[in-house]
Amino acid sequence: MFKIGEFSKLSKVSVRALRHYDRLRLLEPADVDRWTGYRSYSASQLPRLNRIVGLKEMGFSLDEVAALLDNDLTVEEMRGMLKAKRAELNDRVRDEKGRLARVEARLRLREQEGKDMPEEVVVKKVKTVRAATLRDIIPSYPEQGHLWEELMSHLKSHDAKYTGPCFTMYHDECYKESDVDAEVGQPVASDVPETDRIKMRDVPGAEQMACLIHKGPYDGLNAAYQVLTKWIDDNGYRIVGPDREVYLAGCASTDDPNEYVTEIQFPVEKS
Amino acid sequence: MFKIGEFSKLSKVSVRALRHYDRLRLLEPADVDRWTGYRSYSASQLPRLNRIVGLKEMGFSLDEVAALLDNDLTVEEMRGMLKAKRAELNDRVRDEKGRLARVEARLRLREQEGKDMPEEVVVKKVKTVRAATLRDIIPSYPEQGHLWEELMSHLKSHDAKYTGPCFTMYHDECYKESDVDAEVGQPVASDVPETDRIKMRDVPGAEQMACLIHKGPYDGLNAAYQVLTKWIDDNGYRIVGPDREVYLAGCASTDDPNEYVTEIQFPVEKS
DNA sequence: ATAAACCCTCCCGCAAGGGGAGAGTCAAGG
DNA sequence: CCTTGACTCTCCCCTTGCGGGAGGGTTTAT
Repeated sequence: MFKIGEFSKLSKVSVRALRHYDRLRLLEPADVDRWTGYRSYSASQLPRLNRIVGLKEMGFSLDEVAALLDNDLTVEEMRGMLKAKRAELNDRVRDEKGRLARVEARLRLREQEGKDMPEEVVVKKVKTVRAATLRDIIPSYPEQGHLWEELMSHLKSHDAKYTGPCFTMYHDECYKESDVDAEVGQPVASDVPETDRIKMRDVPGAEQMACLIHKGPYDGLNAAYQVLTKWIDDNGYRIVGPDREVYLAGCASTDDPNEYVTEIQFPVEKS
Repeated sequence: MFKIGEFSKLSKVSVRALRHYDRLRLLEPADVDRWTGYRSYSASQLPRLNRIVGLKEMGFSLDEVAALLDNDLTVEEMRGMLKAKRAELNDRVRDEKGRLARVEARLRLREQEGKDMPEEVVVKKVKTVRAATLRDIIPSYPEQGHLWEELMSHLKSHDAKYTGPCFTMYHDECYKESDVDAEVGQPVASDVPETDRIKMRDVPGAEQMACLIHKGPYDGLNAAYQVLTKWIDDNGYRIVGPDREVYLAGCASTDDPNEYVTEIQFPVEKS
């Protein structure tokens, strides 16, 4: 029989951890002195403790370890838990590798460009949204003002309530200098009457949307697009649908173009 | 200006997280109503929030994110933090892969053997220890009784205090059926006089010692050795020195050989 | 006017122990 | 016999990044 300190030295498990396992009823001392509360462990408890340590190092939580040790489960259940843990560990490895890829992409970008790059890409989920939209071919990207006027005057005349920022989707498969297939939209609380040009529709969301916020006048958007598409490539994603610009702060909320805030969104998947 | 709920929807960051970042002074609202305490965020705060999210997804803690955002550090410092994080992530990937390897080795073992295998291998650090030892060539593994008698009678006659369990080291490079080079030892509190056969020495520890506890009579040790050496191989380790048996509970503490507890230790390195 | 939907500030919980306070125990040396 | 130092005990707070909920105020739409 060993005192807790001796047992700790034998097993290389800290005294605190041993007391912790005692409280969790994971490894209770062979004997506890009624008067002093001193714990006594026997050498024959070392196998159990080693099992605990081994399972813990495989990534099992103490709760799982308790389940594995106490409920005498069948070989099949054991296999099941091992396989589940394997799947979990595979996921974790993938996640860590993803983080690593992000850090490395950032380092590479820093070496190539040498500049500070205050812009950040995030991948997030975007929900489907009900919006009034107007789709048309426009001569070039910046020339969408008349579409907005047409859409907004229609909405205003029907007293629509906005439920989110307005946006433009670009439906062309690839970059075009002219004859751009653009769709401007404004999420609304309830449907407004349609016209031959303005339609109500559910603009589909995406599980993974790579997003980049751009602050400043719209002539800086081109650079932002390049940063974002390069990021998507560098981080092992692939564009799987039409992109959109979301006007988080535009001419409706500020007069100073330097204060414009626009988010570029590309639906992506890991490739 | 957006209320916290709207800002949460725009950024896909939970209201609770936003409040959390506020308290950590990581992202304070553009304005807080003096009377109601309501937070107001502006669209131009989205880039900062996105930077927070992006850095967090690279694995930085919120403290580190704060450091990266607020102390306007030089490009060199930035590179340094990125490289440090890369190293950390590499370590984590390695660790997770190690866990995965353990789980898979266990699954494989389960399929091959089909039995329950209550024995657990752990890798731990073992310290150098001052001990009285006696080294000799013995005819076979089990025949070390006379060495123990010689050593123990010497120690007893000098009234030595034991500071740990006794052990045997096996110095042969490989397995031998006969003429085994064995060294029996007992850690003591202070040196005892040496003889021509009994010496005081520092028995070296090891950073990584693969250990397996065996409970029961000594004739079961062979099977334990096989389990342990197979584990060492399966988990990508390599034996780098002489192994030892540590007698945690032997004939001195119990009369029943079924209660004997012995630990087999092999110094190893990752290969 | 009132109900639904937001918003606020505490406070507790999580995993696996670490750190430390305050107090009791044990073994050896003088 | 007494003291001293090394152990041991329990209890409580701390860590990360929020989530859940209580209890109460505000806005907004009907």
